[in-house]
Amino acid sequence: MDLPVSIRKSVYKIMASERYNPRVAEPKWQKAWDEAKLFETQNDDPRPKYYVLEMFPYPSGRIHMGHVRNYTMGDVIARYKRAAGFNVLHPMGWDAFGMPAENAAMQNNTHPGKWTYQNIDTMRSQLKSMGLSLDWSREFATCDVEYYHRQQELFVDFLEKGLVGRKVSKVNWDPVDQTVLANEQVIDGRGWRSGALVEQRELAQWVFKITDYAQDLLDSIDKLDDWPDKVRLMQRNWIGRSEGLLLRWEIAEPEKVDGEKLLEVYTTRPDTIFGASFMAIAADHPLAKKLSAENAELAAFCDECRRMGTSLAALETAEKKGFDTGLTVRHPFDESWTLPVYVANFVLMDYGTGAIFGCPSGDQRDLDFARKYDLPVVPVVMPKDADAATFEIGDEAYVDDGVMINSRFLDGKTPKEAFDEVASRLEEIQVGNVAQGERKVQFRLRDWGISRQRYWGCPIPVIHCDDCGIVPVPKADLPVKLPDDVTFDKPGNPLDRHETWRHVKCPKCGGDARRETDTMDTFVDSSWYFARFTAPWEERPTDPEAANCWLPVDQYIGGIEHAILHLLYSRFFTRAMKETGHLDLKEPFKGLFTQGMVVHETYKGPQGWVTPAEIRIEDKDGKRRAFLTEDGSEIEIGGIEKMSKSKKNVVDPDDIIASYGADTARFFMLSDSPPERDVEWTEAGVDGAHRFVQRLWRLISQAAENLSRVEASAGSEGKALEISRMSHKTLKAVGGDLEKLGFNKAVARLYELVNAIAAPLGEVAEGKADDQTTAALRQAVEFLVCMFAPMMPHLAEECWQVLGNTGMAATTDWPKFDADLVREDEITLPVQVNGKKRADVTVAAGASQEEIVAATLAIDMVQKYLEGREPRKVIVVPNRIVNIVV
RNA sequence: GCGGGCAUGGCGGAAUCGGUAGACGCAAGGGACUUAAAAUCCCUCGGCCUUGGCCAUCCGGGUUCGAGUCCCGGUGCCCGCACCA
Repeated sequence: MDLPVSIRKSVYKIMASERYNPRVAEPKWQKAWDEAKLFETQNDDPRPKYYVLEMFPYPSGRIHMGHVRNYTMGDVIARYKRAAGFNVLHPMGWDAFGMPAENAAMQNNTHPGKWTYQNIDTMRSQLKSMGLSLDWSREFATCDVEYYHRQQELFVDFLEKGLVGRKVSKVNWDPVDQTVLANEQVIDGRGWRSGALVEQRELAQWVFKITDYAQDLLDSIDKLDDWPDKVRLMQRNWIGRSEGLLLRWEIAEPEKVDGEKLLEVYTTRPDTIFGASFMAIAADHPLAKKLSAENAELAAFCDECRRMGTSLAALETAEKKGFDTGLTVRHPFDESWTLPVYVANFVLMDYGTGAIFGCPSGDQRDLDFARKYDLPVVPVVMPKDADAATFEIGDEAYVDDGVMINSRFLDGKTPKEAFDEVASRLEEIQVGNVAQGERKVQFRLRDWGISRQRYWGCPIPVIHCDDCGIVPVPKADLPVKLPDDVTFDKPGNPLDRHETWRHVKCPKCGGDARRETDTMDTFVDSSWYFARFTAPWEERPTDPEAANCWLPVDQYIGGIEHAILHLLYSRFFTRAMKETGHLDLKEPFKGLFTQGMVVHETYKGPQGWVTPAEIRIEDKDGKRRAFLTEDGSEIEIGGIEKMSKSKKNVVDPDDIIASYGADTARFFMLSDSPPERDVEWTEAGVDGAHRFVQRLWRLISQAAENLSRVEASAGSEGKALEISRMSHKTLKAVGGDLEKLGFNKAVARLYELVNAIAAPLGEVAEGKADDQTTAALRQAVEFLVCMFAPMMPHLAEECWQVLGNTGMAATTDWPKFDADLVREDEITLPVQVNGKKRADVTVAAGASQEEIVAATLAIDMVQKYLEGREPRKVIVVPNRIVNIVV
């Protein structure tokens, strides 16, 4: 039999009698839910709404354990919220455009669409086997014409509102693949696929004007209370706001640069203006280009700088280099003071103005540069308690707060005061027809370039006409469909070489025109899918009423890798869709949760990495060793790493579901590790989860026979009361844990409840229990099933049925705990003497301070530690502790 | 370089507001049942002395009646951004 080890094991397990058999039960219940349309959500349902969403998958081929973890968490929340009385929207779709489909098309000579939809079919059935409570009636793929049609409408609306622009910008161009590469795809200056030397090309790109919203996107982060602080911080830093001054320096020799009179720089430290000793401009700065025309040496230097720009890694160690252009500028506060202008390799053209003034004493880069080219280093800020006469700058620039020195009218001020003083004065000075200084807020955030020279993406619905310029495709002519008859035998964009597709008539003048052949970045597709789910049938991007009702997404769950781009783009899109009337809110995701990765041990044999299925682990007296199952040879156990094909440390969810069932896989994903941290997948762990599944089944199915329905009468006591207290307390705690996504804690409480009721259940079976106890146990068992139902829904149905209930666990309300039973009437407090625990004291719940003190002092152990002395102080913290100080 | 996070038994982790450190699980060891195995059940399980203590939450200080939790200083790991003016 050629089955994986795990399956062979399970066959044996499942044949054992009286065991819960997920292979029969799981498909049965999945079918039952499906036929009852339990999870198809209606928009007109009057109950309060709850929208839970997991980041939709890219249809790469098969689901992996990361998906299992992500979708399990979302499903627990969806099922819990449904039980708690909410109208829950829990949809699923496919982020289906993208490069892998084109790569597959090239390799296998298939159409990207065919490959993609096949993958979707496979993955859909895999997800269905997990028993997720998804509304499949709202499913769509972003490559569906119905979806990208609406996306094109959005684009046209954005264009009309001025939210889309054209921008000529430098891109990484791979001359072999004939495509633009993202920075991440350039490795050591070469294309990641072709290996060709990447060129910098100026290309007209479509951009979304996300920078228009920079301030708003930044401000609103403060209100995203249910987002992880980490993500909020990352977004703040990415937007990167800084306050500074545009400073216009007068060029002393305008004749050298075609009469150009001013050099504009951006600075956040105008206070250090008297420490300035040089100007530095980027190699691509207009002045550098003008000067290069006359100076071959300078031109060569600029070329070198540009080449450097491509390899990001080189920047880390790159030396600060400059080239003196011979040009000089005048100091704004001193006509006679001129400063040299350098081209420098560390100045970026696309931040600020592409030019800086260097103040070596206050900036480490500037200091390095000044030392190298022997430029003056004048300290202008010193620590508050330093002596101005002796304060000097060595190898390190002084960047902290302090007091101004060597700065004429600024001396003695703080840098903050000096900033304002310089800004105010320069705003008053006119050079030509502009002020010499202008306060300006600068953002690090760039506009979002969305043009991709690819086939498998949403076509940009625009036509280029020689006479009319850029003409949007009229909405009546949408969608611009991707042509199916394309070839992938040559590099480059198949849309460019298609015989007919790109040739169209101009919608305005009717003359010959060209279709835009760029397609949209796939991040566009995922920037509004959450809104589309609220009314995917609508023949416009959204039904605003439905969108406004369902949004924001109450709980969004996904990987931290999307902390910046996807989430920021979605926040921008929501604003842009508000601007164009498609919905009416700014923030799409109320709650965000970023789950950890699934990691696994690695195994390395003489022939390289080995999969977990090929080995067997021996654990003797705490010493773990791994052996190949094939020939028994010992192999090395490597580190614990993220599951990846390259390290072969992957476990296929299909195998696990086939051998243990979906409930076991789901439960293991929720146990032990907190959801935000990485979880290590181990066979021992899965076995443990599976044992609990079987234990629950045994406990409940056997107990069901004995737990006749007995009405609990009031005033139960003894064991019955104890059991009731335990089950109600657990109910309260688990509800609280699930609200906070504390799945691992909820799981621990379920174990505690099971441990607590196991023995009494045994007594019922032996006929030893009274009616009160039987009733309490019956309730405890039903609570238990309700509590694990969101986690292990199939097992819950099976148990619910065996307990003799009609209806399904999936439609049963979350039980309500009895506040009286949760409240203690006696409490046991730890007693400390001088901060060390020495005894316990049990008092009535309502006991006064005095009563507690009296009861505590009456304890023998306490008296022993007092040794006859009077306590100096007795601290009673209600419901917490008693501490006696002697 | 800048910014942020984390550190608790053999392991994953609990400990809600500064109040009994180690819940719960895994692994391990011992036992019961069994012809045997699996499954199941019971016991032990931070360290050191022994029936009650002492030491223990990365290291060193501090605040406090009381610190895993707060403050200062250090060490180690992880993450994000990175020549951002």
